[in-house]
Amino acid sequence: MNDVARLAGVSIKTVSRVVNDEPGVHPSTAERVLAAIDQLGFRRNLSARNLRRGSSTGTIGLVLEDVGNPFYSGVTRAVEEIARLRGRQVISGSSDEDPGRERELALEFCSRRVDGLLIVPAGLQHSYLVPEMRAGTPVVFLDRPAGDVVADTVLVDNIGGTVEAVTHLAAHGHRRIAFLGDAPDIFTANERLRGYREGCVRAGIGYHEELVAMGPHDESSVLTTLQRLQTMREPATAIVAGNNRITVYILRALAGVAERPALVGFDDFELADLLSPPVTVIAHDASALGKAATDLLFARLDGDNSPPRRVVLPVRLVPRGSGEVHA
Amino acid sequence: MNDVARLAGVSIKTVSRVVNDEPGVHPSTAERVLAAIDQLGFRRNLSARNLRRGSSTGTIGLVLEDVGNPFYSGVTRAVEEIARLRGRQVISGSSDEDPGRERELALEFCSRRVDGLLIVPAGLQHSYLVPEMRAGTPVVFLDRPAGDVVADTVLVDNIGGTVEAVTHLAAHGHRRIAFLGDAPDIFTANERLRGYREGCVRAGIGYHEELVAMGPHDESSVLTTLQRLQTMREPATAIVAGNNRITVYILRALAGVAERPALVGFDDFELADLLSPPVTVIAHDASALGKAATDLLFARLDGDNSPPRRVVLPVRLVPRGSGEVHA
DNA sequence: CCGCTGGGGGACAACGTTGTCATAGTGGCC
DNA sequence: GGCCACTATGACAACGTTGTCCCCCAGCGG
Repeated sequence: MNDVARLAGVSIKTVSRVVNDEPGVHPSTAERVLAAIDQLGFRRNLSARNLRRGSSTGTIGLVLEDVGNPFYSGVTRAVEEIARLRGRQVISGSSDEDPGRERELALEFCSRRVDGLLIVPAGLQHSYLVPEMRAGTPVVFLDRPAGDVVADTVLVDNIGGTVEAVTHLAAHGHRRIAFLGDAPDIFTANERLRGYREGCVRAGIGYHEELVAMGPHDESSVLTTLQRLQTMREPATAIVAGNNRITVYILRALAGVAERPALVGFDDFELADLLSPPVTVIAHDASALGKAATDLLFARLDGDNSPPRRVVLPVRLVPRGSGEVHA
Repeated sequence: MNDVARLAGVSIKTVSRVVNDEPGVHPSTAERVLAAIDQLGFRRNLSARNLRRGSSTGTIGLVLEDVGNPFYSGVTRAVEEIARLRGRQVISGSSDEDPGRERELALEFCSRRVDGLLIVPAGLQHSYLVPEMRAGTPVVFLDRPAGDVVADTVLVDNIGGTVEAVTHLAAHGHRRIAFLGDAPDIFTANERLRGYREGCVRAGIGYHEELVAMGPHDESSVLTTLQRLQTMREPATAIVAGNNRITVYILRALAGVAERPALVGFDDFELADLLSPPVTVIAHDASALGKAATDLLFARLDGDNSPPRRVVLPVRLVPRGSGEVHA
């Protein structure tokens, strides 16, 4: 800006006026300034501007588990969309389920003075955010709740979803329904397990420990588990998969197998309807989750001071075939 | 920092020293300062720091078409990964194929003084970036080349890929091979069309306009096109799909159809191997693309001044079944 | 001719940091 | 005791902006 001012033969304040379309600059002067700006390729430094004006940085921070996962990239897309409507940029990072990394990212974003923070928690401790929250930075947790702070949270109905899955399978005559879930220290995995258990009890088929296999899972652990489930005294005739990755592992393991158990997966995924048989899922909308969380964040930014809210989004069972196999 | 200094009874410079682990502060003083920092929840303002030090902002900008698309979210993930290793945050945004939006995002990122820019071009004009590039901001284009500037670019071998697809189908006896591509003003779509044409010529089956349908496509346009292709005098017996979305549209349109044409899709996608028949694709690696581009960007940041490079990443045909149907 | 008005423009401080340099005190050595 | 070296600390400017306040001067009315 200094250089522009020198080249145009005016003070930097006048350049500032031109750049900001402020009134009170003679057209001929403005023209000289614009020419200088063009010639020098000047671009206003937003950081300096925000610093001086004490205004918001126009950014929001997004910490999620893995942008590469279609579920989270759907969330990201929705967040971006709304942020854009409100004139904000999104800075994002993946924690890979590492609490340390989550914290590092969140605090880094705070150092950059983001206007707000959206976090898919990896860990259970979030008191590190208390100073920021007290300082007025709104924080919304999504997909999973915060560990040890009370804050806005947007979840999906994990328990209701698995209850429904089990109920659905039981209605088709299954009494030996297995559950393959993610690592039990992950909130959603644990909730879904609870839903599974409740569903079993409600259906009157009882909860049997030997039908449950919590993760972390990979392709081979799923394969082993399935073998165990099918060779036990009373084999499982149906499976509830705890998330989209596990569903896919199961599908791979079952590829080419003649006698397939019924299957209901948590999380919808592309092409589920084109497989044979098409896969019945508990669907919930990544973009709805992102939207709800971002809306909440902006409500806070708009001055909403009401007590922290917990929003639970509904899920719905989408019957496609794999879950409608009779026992 | 001012408040911290006041509370600790020292000058702000001393606080700065403590925050930056600079030597020459008495342990007892440092302790007082740390206590004050803790009590006030102070967090250093990175913008101000970077402004003062004239150092990099530690961010890189990523403009892509749509984070929600698994291909681009794979790219994003790879970019993030490498940026992280080099201590940078990623700011990203989706252009939705809108050149105006692409420009807006890129310039916004420049205003934020990103250290470098990664762009999946939506438009054909990128001279708006010339001032930035001259000012030393490295820019790498990925997936598609820049319109009217010479710059680093990382592409995949679109032509080679479709040539291979056609050759593969012709080797299985097909002589009526159709091509469904994206809108022809999209670079990759156009290249793939060229590859298709060249493949036809090389295979000695000739290029026939009526077998080509360029987009933009949606589910219904694909359906109509397929009907046309199958009811013409000499029906198409094989199809090359120009990208992953189109492949999926075709799969949906063909669901339940008995007499299926052979199919090779450009872009691999999850579960392609579990469909029946499994889908033969031209695969290329999103994360390799992201990694190559980011590596190139960092090489520039490390001072590499060699002339702009154009990297073309290989693709490979993955036969799975849908492309090995004999005519 | 004087004073007032208002448009056009500039000087300066400040945002939150950090780099540079100065200074006060302390202890050791001749 | 005087001087030096060294440690601990602070004052101040500057990064690139913008908000505040002030000034100059032309034009106009009396």
